[in-house]
Amino acid sequence: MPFQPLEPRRLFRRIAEQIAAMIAAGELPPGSRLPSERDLAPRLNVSRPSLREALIALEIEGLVEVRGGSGVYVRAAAPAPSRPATDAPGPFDVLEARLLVEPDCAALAARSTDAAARAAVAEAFGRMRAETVAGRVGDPADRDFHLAIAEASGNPVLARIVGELWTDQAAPVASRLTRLAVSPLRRRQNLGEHAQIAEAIAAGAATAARAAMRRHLLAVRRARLAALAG
Amino acid sequence: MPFQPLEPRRLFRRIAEQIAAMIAAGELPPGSRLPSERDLAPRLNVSRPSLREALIALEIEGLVEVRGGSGVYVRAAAPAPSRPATDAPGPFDVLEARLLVEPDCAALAARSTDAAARAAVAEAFGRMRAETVAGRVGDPADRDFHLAIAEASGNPVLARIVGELWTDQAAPVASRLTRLAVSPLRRRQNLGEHAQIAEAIAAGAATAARAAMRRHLLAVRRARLAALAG
DNA sequence: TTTGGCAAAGTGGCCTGACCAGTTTCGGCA
DNA sequence: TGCCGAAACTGGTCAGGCCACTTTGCCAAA
Repeated sequence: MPFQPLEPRRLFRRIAEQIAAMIAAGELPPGSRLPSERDLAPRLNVSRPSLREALIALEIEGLVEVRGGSGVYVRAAAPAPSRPATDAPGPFDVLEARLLVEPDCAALAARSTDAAARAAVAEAFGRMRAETVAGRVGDPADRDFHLAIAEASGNPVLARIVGELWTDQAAPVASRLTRLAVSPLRRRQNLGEHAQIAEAIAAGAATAARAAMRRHLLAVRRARLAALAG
Repeated sequence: MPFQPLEPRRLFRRIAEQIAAMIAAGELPPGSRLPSERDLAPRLNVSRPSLREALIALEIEGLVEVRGGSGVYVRAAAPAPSRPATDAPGPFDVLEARLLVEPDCAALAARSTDAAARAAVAEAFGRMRAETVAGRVGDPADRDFHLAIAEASGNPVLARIVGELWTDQAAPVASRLTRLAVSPLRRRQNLGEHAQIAEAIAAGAATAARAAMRRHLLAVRRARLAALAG
C-alpha cells in the first residue's frame, strides 16, 4: 500500500495524534509499553519509518519515552499533587510568567517610536493569519508574533525573556498541552485576539494593547485548563 | 558506512544539534533554504531517514520549517548576528524587566504555603543585614535575597528569570553603575526596604509585599539615575 | 516584446527490506 | 535453588525506490 496523498497533514503528525489519543483515552496507561514498532506499524497501516517519525515527535513532546532495545513507554505525565511547583517546570508556570511580562511588552511596543519594529509586528501578524487560514499548525507563527512584540518594546532584555519563555513552552509537558488545547475554534479565537493586539499596537494605544494581550493570555490559559480537564 | 555505535545520543539528536549549531553560527541565515535532503544526508555522513528524523525534531522545536515539494527553510526567529538599535543591553532595561517581574514574585511568595521557601527568604535577609552592617559590598547577599523571593514564588520559571536578570546586571556597564549608586546612605535605605519586603512576605501580605518590592526597585532606579547625572 | 501555459527538473513524503547493537527472557547446567 | 549464556525481541540505522507536489524555464501565442 505504497501511498496515501498528503492532503491532510503529514503522515507522522496523524500517527502521533492517533497514538496520543489512545494514551488520552486510557488505552495505553502511563508506564505501559507500546507494541513494538514492527507490530504497531502494520496495525496503523503505515511503514516503520513513518511510525518512527511519529514516535520521535511524541518523544520530543514528552508523551513517550524511547528506551533502545527495550521498547517505547508511555510517560507518566500525571501532575503529582505532593510537589506543587518548586522544581517542576509546569506549563502553567510559563503562562504565569508570560502574564507578568507580555502585557507590558505590548504596552511598550505601542509606545515605541521604532517604526521598523512595529512594522515587524504587523508583518508577523500577517504571516500568522495566512498560516492560520491555510490550516497549518501555526505554532511557530504564533511565537514569531509574540516575539516581534517583545522586540518592539525596545527592551532587549524583555525580548530575550519572552524568547526563553517560548522555548520553555516547547518543552515536553507544555507542548503536549498546547497541542491538545488548539482546536479549530480556539485557533480562530486566537487569531481574533492577536488582531486586537496588533491593532492596538499599530494605533499606539498602550493601555488597550496591554489589556488585549492580557485578555489573550487569560484565554489561552482557560483553553489549556479546559483541555486538561476534558 | 552502515553503522555508528549509539554510545552518544541517538543519531537524529546529534544531527539536529549540528544543524542547529550551523543556524546559530549564521552559516544558515533565517529564511534561507537548507540543502536538499538528498544532498545534505551524505554530507553529514548519515542516511536520509536519519536526517529526516532530525529535521522533524528541529521543526517541532520551531527552528525550521518544512515546505513539501519545495524545501526546508530556516525560520526567522534566530537572533541575527548584528541587530543595530534594539540590542543595546542598557542597565535600565534590566531594571525595567525586574520591575515587571519581581513585585509579583514577592506577592506570590507571600501567598506561598511552602514554609521552607519562606524561611529561606528570612534567612537571606538576615545574612544580608549582617553583611551590610559589616560594611561589605553586599551585592551577593542582595542577589540572594531577591533570588530567594523568586524561588519562594513557587514558580521555577520566574526564579530562573530573576536569576538571569541579576546575571545581566553583573555585566560591565550595569555593574559600574551599581557601584556608583551604592552610597552608605543608600545602603541603609536598601536594607530598610528589604526589611519591609521580608516582613510583608513573612506576614503573608501579598499586596503589601508587591508594593514594597515595587517601591524598592523604583528607589534603586532613582539612585542609579542620580548617579548617572552626578 | 510580452504573456500565457505546459513540461521537466527538483524536493519532500512515504514505502520495502535488511542488518546492527542493545535488552530481555528463558532454559540448561552447576 | 541459583547462576549464566544463548536465543528472541526491540529499537537504531541504512540503502534504494516510487509518488505527489512545487518551482523553474522554455516555447508558443498574443
